[in-house]
Amino acid sequence: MVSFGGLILGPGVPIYLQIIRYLKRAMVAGEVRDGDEMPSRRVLSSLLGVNPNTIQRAYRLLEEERLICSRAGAKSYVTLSEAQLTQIRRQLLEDDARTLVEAMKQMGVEKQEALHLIEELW
Amino acid sequence: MVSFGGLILGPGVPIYLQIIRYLKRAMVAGEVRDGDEMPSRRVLSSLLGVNPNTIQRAYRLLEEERLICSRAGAKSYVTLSEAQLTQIRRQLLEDDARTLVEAMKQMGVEKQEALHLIEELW
DNA sequence: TCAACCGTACTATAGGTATAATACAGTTAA
DNA sequence: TTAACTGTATTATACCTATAGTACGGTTGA
Repeated sequence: MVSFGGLILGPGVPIYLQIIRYLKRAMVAGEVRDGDEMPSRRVLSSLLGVNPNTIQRAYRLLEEERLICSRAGAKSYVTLSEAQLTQIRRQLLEDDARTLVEAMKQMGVEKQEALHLIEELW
Repeated sequence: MVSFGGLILGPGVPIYLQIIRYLKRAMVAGEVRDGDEMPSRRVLSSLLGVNPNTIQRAYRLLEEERLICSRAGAKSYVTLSEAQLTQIRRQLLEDDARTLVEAMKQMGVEKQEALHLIEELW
């Protein structure tokens, strides 16, 4: 069963996108694998303290990305191929790194200082 | 006159927050200094292609942070002390770096790989 | 069988963001 | 002086996000 115990919702980003992002990162980390069962909409909404409709929205988008599979009445489960995993990992890593690099460059921070900052913050 | 020529608006983040973030980063970069004139609400709204009310919202928040000063009828200008600049720089750098570190850790990426990723993306 | 789940769908409400269209008074420079 | 520009305020509309409540039928296991 996929666990969302480590997900802490924050402000600024839509909840349904935070759920999707959390699941994808867990996939990249190897904590979520192909075939894993997803918690039901109602269970996860209760666990996170958000509306079931919000969970449904996240699940619907994940379904459209072919990352989970749902059928009426039965539990949903993860459908994750190696190709999908590779693509997700590459995209998430590159997006996060690129965001930081752009921010640092806009602020005129030198590469060396940026690397040192990350190193000591790790 | 403060220039917003390098600001490209993107999706996902409220426009008024993107404007504030851009100005703060330009301050950290030394491109915006204390006493600099701000473009008028109407001029900037035309330049960025957004509603004047959206610009006003950004300016009002900047005014509340004491980063700009406005009086009815006259142009607005930047009010930036050294203490403010130091605090802004520290906060922006730490927030950006912390965001990346948290993301990488959630994905199980090693520090060495993260640093190498940023280095080659620079 | 059948009760307890499950996914799915729908309407209604509320707040935040952004736009559109005005309006008014203060400042500034020709 | 006065025309042009400035900051500021208001009302209305629209979309997105999130909540609340309800409902229907399919799946599953005791």
